[in-house]
Amino acid sequence: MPDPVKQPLKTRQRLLVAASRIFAEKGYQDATIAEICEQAQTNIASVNYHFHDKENLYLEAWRHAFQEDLKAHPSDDGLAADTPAEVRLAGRIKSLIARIADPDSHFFAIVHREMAQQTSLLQQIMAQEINPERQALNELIGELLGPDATARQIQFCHASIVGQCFHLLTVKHIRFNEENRRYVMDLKDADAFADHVVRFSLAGIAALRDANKRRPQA
Amino acid sequence: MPDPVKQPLKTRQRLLVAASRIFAEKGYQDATIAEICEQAQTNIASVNYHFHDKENLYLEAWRHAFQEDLKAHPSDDGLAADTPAEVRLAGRIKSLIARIADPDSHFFAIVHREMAQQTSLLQQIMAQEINPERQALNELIGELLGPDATARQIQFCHASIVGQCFHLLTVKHIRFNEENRRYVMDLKDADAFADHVVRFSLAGIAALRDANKRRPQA
DNA sequence: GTATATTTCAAACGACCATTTGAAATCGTT
DNA sequence: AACGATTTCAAATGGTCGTTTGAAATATAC
Repeated sequence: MPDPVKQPLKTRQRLLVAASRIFAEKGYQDATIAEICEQAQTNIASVNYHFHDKENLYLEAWRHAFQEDLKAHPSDDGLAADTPAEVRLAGRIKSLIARIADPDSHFFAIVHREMAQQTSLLQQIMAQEINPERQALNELIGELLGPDATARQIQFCHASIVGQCFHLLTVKHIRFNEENRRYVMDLKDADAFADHVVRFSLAGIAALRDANKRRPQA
Repeated sequence: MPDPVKQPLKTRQRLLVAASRIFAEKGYQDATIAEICEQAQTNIASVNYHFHDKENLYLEAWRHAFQEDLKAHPSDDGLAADTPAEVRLAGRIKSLIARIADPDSHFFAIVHREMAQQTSLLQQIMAQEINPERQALNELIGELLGPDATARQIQFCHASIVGQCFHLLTVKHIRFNEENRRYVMDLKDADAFADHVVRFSLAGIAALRDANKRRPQA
């Protein structure tokens, strides 16, 4: 029996790692099996052997990324129920941003790409996987908005928060240079940005709640 | 001389229209020349004849979309300088969201896709084209944040606002169905959402400004 | 140690698609 | 009407890339 310690990683595993990285980087079409296999240091035929075809490798890589990301950045569901809603919202936002900003986390990069696609390979699965998180966030928002909140207000606030977080994905790769100044949203800034999003969003929600109180059913 | 009225649209023009639509829908790789030409009701060779190759057609279609979108939704730069900053910000946000939400506006759909790409065909041109808008928005934000605002605060608020707006792009195509309820951000809601983004963002900015006043150079 | 199953690999295959070609059709001008 | 220029088109070409194949290598079991 070969020493399982000496062998760094099984081929199947190496393929998953390489695939999730490259699919996140280039998208389904632009990523070539040749490139993935080169990164994984294996032959192109191994994709067929271990995953049947490219599409299946894509799905498995996406699942793999989902699990790895959660392992690296567990969502802070462990908070006591009596924790103030503001704190719980902050926890959720920070966890989300951590998973988005970490260059080694690929799940949301793939999700982001898929969401832009009209006909997406992952759409049904994605909805199932992400809905619980969405639901929880919506309940928190409803709690913060108060009893007069309408469903649409909750929906809009959700979009506001998630939109801010996801924007990191698009901004990660971009470098604007105006004259000699550079606009760089560095990844080290992710934490600071998360704090900002928390404050910004809590203020936005509070304003809506106050307006509701002044004239309910707005 | 043929009656230019009877002839609906020149081939070159039809190609631009079809291309910007399909490129926005599927991205550069997934869009095939065959499909574009079918939509434009012309032969595939006409792409070579009118645009040399696919990449050039892509660039021209993108430019075309930019102009068309601005024609349909002029950015409200015409506001008097003494208009309150809040109103000017609202104008900018609404114009941006209109261009993003309109299903016949394709410029930002293409931009969005390109931003997600690590190595992008449009990156340099895009920066030039978009920087002015970014600059103007940043100045408005700085004005609203007050004299104690740091560059980073402005940067973060910019990201918050643009992030909210761009989120519409990803949400346009998505249909979540939990049980039998559907989560649909309909395009008719775009206006309402724009109003929401304005209120939400003004509240966020105001909160930061007040905090700065309380303890400057935070 | 031998046999069976699993995994790897180089090479070939085939589909898809951007691009080219050269001829036909159409247009613009005189 | 006739000529040259522009535009269209069907078909061919060539490259990329996902997939397959069958044999070699390696691991596993007896």
